Amino acid sequence: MTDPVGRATSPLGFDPIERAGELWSERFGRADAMRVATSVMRVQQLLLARFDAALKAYDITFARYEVLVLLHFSRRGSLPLKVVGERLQVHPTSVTNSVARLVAAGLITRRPNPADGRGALAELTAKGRRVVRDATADLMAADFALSALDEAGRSAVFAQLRAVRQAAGDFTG
Amino acid sequence: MTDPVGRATSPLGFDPIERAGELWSERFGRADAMRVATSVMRVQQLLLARFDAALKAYDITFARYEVLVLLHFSRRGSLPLKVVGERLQVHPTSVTNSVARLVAAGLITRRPNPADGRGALAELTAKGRRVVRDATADLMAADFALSALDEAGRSAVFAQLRAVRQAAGDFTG
DNA sequence: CAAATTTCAGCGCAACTGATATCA
DNA sequence: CTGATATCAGTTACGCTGAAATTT
Repeated sequence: MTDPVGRATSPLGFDPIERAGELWSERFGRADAMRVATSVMRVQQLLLARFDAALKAYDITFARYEVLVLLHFSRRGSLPLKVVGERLQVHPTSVTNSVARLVAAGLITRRPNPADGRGALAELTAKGRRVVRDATADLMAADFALSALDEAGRSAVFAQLRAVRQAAGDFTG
Repeated sequence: MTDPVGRATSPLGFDPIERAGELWSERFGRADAMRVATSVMRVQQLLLARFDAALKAYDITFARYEVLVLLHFSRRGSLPLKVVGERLQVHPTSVTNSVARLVAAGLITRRPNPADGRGALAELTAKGRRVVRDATADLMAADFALSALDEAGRSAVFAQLRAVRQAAGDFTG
C-alpha cells in the first residue's frame, strides 16, 4: 500500500538521496550534480501530488489550473491557444486537450480568434474565475507545500533554478 | 513544431516565471512560494527531457536508469523489488512494470527471493552493468544539465530541497 | 488467522509523432 | 506557394485503484 505521493507507507529512516550520493562518490565520482538533479525530480513529484490533491476539490489537475491562472492574468480573460502553449511551455496537442477538458467542465469557453482565422481563443467563464480564485487561495494557504523554506531559501532556490532554465534556453534574458 | 522539451521553437524574450510572479503579486499577493514551485516543475521537465534524450542511446528511460543504478550499488547486484520501490519512491506496480521492461531488454533478470517466497529479486546482467556504467559516464559528461550551477549553488539547492523533502515526510532524519 | 509481497486489469493524465484542415 | 495554427488518431510512459494469488 502506498500514499498518493508514491511512497511506502512508512518513511525511510535516512535520506535516500544522501545515501545514493555516498555510494555514487565511491563508484562513479563527484555526486553533486546527481544529487541536485535527483532532488529536483523528487520534489517535483511531492509538490505535484500535493497540488493535485488540493485541486481535486475543484476537479482540475495542476496543468489545467495553470491554464486558468494564465487566462486570469490576461487583460480580457482570453488568450490564443498558441500563447497558452508558449507561456506554459506545453505541447500544442496538450493545450488542445487541456482546453477541451476545461470547456467540458464549464470553466472556459473557446471561440475563433477574430484577429486570426487560423487560431482559437480560450476565455474564462464566471465559474472559471471563481475556481481560479478559490483554488489559488487554497494553494497559498498551504504555502505551496514549501513552508520548510524561509525567505532567503526561496530566493536562493529561485535564482539558482532560474540560471538552469536560462542555460537550457528556456528564455533569453 | 516543438522540441522535445515541450517548448516553442523560439525561446521567449523574458522569463515567464518572473513575469507570472509580477502579475501574481498584483492579483493574489506574495509570489515567492509560487515562483519556487513553478521553477521546480519547469526544471524537472527540462532535466528529464535532457536525460531521456541522453539515455535514448541505451533504449532506457530515466526511471529505468535509476533502477539500474540502484542495483549497481547493491552488494550482489540484486535487490528485492520491494526495496527498489522504497528507495526510488515509486509505486509497486511501477516497479513491476519497470522490471519487466528491463528484463525484456536483457539488462536484468528476475528470480524468486530465496529468503522470502512472496518476493522477487531483480539482478543486473553483464549487459545491464555495461549500460549503467556507459550511461552514467554520458550523464556525468553532460554534468546532469546543471553546468549553470557552481558548487555553492548546488549545495544550497540540495540543502533547501532536502528540507522540503523532509518536511513532506519523505524520510525521518 | 492477519499481514506482506507482487501481479494483473483497467483507468487517467500528459507528452509525443504524423497527418490533416484551415488560414495568413 | 509557404508557413503558422490547431485538431485528430494513435502510441507510450507512468501513477493510481481495486482485486487477487501466494507466502509469512
